[in-house]
Amino acid sequence: MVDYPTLLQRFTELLRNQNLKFTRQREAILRTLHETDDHLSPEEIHRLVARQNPDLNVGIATVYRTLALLESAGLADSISFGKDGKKYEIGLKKHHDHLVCTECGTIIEFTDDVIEARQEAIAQAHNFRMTDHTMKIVGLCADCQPKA
Amino acid sequence: MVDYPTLLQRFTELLRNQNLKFTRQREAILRTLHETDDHLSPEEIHRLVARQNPDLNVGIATVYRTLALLESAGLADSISFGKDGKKYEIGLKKHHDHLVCTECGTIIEFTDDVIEARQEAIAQAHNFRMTDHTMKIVGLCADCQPKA
DNA sequence: CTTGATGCAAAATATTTGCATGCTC
DNA sequence: GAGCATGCAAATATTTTGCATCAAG
Repeated sequence: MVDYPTLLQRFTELLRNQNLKFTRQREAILRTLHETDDHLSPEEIHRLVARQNPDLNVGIATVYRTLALLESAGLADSISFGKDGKKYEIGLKKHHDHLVCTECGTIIEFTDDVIEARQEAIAQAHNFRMTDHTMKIVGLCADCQPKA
Repeated sequence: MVDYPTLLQRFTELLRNQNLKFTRQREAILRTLHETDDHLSPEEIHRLVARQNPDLNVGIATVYRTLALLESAGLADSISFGKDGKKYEIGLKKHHDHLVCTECGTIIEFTDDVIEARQEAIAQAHNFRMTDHTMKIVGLCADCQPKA
């Protein structure tokens, strides 16, 4: 996991480069994403930020706007699972993929060098300039499998 | 690609098993998905079905209901990326993954045995019973890359 | 005939946008 | 002070649902 100071620095640089402003709302959203270190929907993020910053009165629109900003800058990633809509997590983690349990919704992250390398090779073979990739394995986690 | 008679047979079996009815609307949607052999949003599917079946007057709600039915039965798969929302394609293809161009939206399908095998191994390592998996590589396709 | 399916429109969600005001820089 | 950001509410967009009617089995 990236440490917060580093993340914050990347964020302020990004803002400066684009002549955007560093606001308490934006920082609160970034911090919440970092602290939670989990996959959150925009509404969940909004609720958490509002709870942790009762004085700010953050609007849902700002959450959407900030998430879009963070995502386009690579500081946040989104992933969507079926009906549950789009969820965000902090970016700058080591690249990883996901195992998703269809029963309980648990998300497990993993990394696999063989797959990483293979993805790069495939992108090249198709003349793609890869900017990102995601892999998702869905199934039943150990706890949710019917006992043999 | 699966041939249509086979697909249709699977569909009728599915309907029979669940005491559901075989309607012209449902068939029209299945056929459109099969003929197009591409990734379509619910609205696109609705438009195509309506155009090809002017006599049916298919409602968007029926498209959503049918897509959900097809997806849960494995006869259709959905994939979502970025702002463009969820898109559907016919199921029963050989398993494949996707390369998505973020610029023009082009979707290229590919298969890779190394990755397939690896996914299986990873699921086992986490005690997951894998029911499905998807991989998506996003980037810029050959046409959309800035010319060196 | 019986029961599920459909179309329509309304409802429920989700996301985006316009605008007056407030805050960074 | 200038200009971007915010909150709010309205506008859109996307899906789902209730219900009377229709049609498959």
